[in-house]
Amino acid sequence: MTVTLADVAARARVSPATVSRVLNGNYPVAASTRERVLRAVEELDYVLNGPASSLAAATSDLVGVLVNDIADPFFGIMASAAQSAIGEGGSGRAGGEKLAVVCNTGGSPERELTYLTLLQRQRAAAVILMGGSLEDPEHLAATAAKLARMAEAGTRVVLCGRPPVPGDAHLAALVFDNRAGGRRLTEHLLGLGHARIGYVAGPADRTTTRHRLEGHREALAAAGVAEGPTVHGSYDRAAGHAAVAELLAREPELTAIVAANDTVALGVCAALRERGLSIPGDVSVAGFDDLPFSVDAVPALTTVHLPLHESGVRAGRLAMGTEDAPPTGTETIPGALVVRDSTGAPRA
Amino acid sequence: MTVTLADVAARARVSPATVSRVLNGNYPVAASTRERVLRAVEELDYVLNGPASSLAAATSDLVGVLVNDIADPFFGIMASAAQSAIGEGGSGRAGGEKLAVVCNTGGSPERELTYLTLLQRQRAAAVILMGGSLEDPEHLAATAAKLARMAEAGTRVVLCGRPPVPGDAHLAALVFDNRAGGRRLTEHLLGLGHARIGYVAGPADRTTTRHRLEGHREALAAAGVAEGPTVHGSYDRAAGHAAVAELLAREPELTAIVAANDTVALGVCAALRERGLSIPGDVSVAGFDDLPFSVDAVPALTTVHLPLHESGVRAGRLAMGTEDAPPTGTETIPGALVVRDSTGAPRA
DNA sequence: GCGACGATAGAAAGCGCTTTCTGTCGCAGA
DNA sequence: TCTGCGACAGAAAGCGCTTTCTATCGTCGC
Repeated sequence: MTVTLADVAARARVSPATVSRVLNGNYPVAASTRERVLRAVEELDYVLNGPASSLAAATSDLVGVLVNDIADPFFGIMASAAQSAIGEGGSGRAGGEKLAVVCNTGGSPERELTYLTLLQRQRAAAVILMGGSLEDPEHLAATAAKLARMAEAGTRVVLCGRPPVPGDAHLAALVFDNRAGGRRLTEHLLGLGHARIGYVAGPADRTTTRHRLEGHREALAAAGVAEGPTVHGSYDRAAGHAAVAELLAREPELTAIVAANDTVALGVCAALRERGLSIPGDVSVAGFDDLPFSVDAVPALTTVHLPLHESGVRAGRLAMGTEDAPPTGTETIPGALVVRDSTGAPRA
Repeated sequence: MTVTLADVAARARVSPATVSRVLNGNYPVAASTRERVLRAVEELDYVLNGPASSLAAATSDLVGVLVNDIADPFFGIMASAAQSAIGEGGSGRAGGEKLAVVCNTGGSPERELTYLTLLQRQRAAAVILMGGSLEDPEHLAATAAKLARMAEAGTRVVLCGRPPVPGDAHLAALVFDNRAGGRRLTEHLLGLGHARIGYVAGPADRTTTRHRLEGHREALAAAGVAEGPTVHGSYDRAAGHAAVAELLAREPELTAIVAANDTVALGVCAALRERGLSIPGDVSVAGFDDLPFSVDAVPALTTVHLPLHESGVRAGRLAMGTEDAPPTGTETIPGALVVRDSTGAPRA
């Protein structure tokens, strides 16, 4: 039926062992023999049986990349970068590259766990978890335990944009300094003279949401400015759009709005415009992440630039073992304030 | 070392065969036995060995989703939709769901083939190819041959947003009517009175690019209007931004620009603004796809709406076998013209 | 009360590869 | 000329699961 390694061996008049060695290239094989085998592979159009190979070798070429929302460019960019780093990373076993696969958890803890189990089943070579996680203690513990078990079984685990919890402490982690970014953004607004600042936060109980919000509050506290209204929502445009009405209802004198991220900021801008408010004339708006479209937005978005691509690449390299993990395990990646046109001094 | 099925069997005082049957739930097992086994699984924290399972059963739970650019929401939305349909689709073998994994080809034919081989190695249950392909005859033939072989080996193959080539004729395919969409868009512009229309196309030799462009030309021809300048580039914002200068150089009297897609359109708008041209006052701009950000763009983009989410879901169901393939194999999905603020009548 | 049948469960033969353990052969060194 | 070693290749033992083929047992029909 299907062509097996034994068929190739027969055709090349060598033993299956030799064929395997040629294919995996990790054992000396005479050039002439190698060529004979390769020719047979070619002629028979042989494709290695992955499961059989993984079973015998007790590892696979799979690298899992878990993201919260694949339709969000924030994750798309990081995942894409990681995937290219993994591909470039040279050959895995079986003469091939690693198969980087991205799994969309939709931010659901259950799906995250399901995917981890599936990857564990497949004896994945590595797994990268991207993006903040839910801060539910039970979930965190379950995930940490599973990751620990996978790591123990030889799977390399990398966190990217996700802070390690105590149980994860030994894993390689790249974390964005969301708190400092949030602080800087608000300081910028404060510096312009804003004193009534609304905040559209992401889903409560998410690490990213909390850190950004904390940074915001730190800046406010340091400046002795009272906190404005805050509303929580998802990380999409609709959330930003919907939040404006509530923010304005709670604080009609608002002169600035900080959004959970750039996508949310876009929704905020749209809602503001619908109400006839100009940006930044009437209300300044700031985002976070600096996604590709942010520079083209009208007005161009003031935001915090995160090196998404670079981080994704590094995560990929860490997963491949091409790059050493940061000494302490965790590395904090700073964001850079990017001031554009969507923020300005409040009207006197 | 690791817990195996035999360990579970020993603990539950049954044979390995019974444990397997409990886990796969496709054979009658007495309730009491089943429960004993399940308890042992629980206590031992057993995780099925995927490769071993796939090897013995000759199939796996993997479903591959190939996309051209994972960082592009166009693909993100479809992939996400497909993935959820696949997840919802109930249990695969081994009491688990299918593992939908998305693979980023970056539009490269080589990587596409590499991923297909890897998926073939893994004996994937299904594979979905999303997005247009390169129109290189050699590549097309190689891909078609590989897909045919995979289909023959039991892998379900689905095309989504990608026209089947002769060799693919038997595969289930969902294809967007890019030609009609392109035609309608240009008809809209023509109807407004535009007669000098520039076109920013995607990469040449891509099916999507060609079909959209052909639709554009059809409309022009039908109206007896001369074709304006066309420039080719990638499907990103930078391409749109860069194209404007050339378009304007070749036809200074331009009153409208059609972009390859919404992302490109955004770049076009930005470049136009930088030159002090107003939209649609000086130049009308139209996109394609209707991505989420398009409605928030300023001005809101006139575009062709493609049911990305719905198509992704259907592709997922086709891959799961939950939904029947269209009778002829290929189904054409129409796009809907959405007129917003970025197009208007040209200045007299 | 006997043979038969349905419901369960076990035995065992692989699935297709990797890899350790053994050779075999040719040649350098003594 | 003989020993020893390096280079290469084969034999064979699994890897951990699925599944067919069998065996057992309680029960039902007559």
